[in-house]
Amino acid sequence: MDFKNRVFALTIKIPRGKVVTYQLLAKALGDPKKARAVGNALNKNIDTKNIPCHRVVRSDGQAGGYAFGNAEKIKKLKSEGLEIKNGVISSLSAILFKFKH
DNA sequence: ATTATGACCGAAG
DNA sequence: GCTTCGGCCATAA
Repeated sequence: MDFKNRVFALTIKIPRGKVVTYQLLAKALGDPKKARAVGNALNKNIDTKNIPCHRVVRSDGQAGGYAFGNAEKIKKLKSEGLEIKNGVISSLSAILFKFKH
C-alpha cells in the first residue's frame, strides 16, 4: 500500500464533527515529520464523495488548504457543527480526533 | 541522481 | 498579533 492510500485509510476514519491535524495524521503513519507529505497526498487525490479530506486541518488552528478553495473547506466544517472565527477553529483540542494505535 | 513544488511545522525576530 | 526562515517528506519531471 503506498503512502497516499494509507493517508486515505486514516482520513476516512475521522468521525463527523471532529478533525485531525496533518501532523497528527502523519504521526499515526509512524513519523510526525511527514505532515507536509500528507497534505501533498490529499491534494493530488480528491474524492470528496468518499473521503472527508476537509476534516484535516493545520496544527495552528487554521483550516489549511483545499483543492476547491479553502472557503469551501471552512463552509463544510461549519456545516458539521464546528465554530470558526477569523479563519481559526475554536476549541481545537476539544474536537480533535485521536487515532487508535 | 538532482531539482522543484506544496492542503506543513516550529522557532525566532 | 505578524513575517521569515530552515527543515521535513512524498511526488513529478
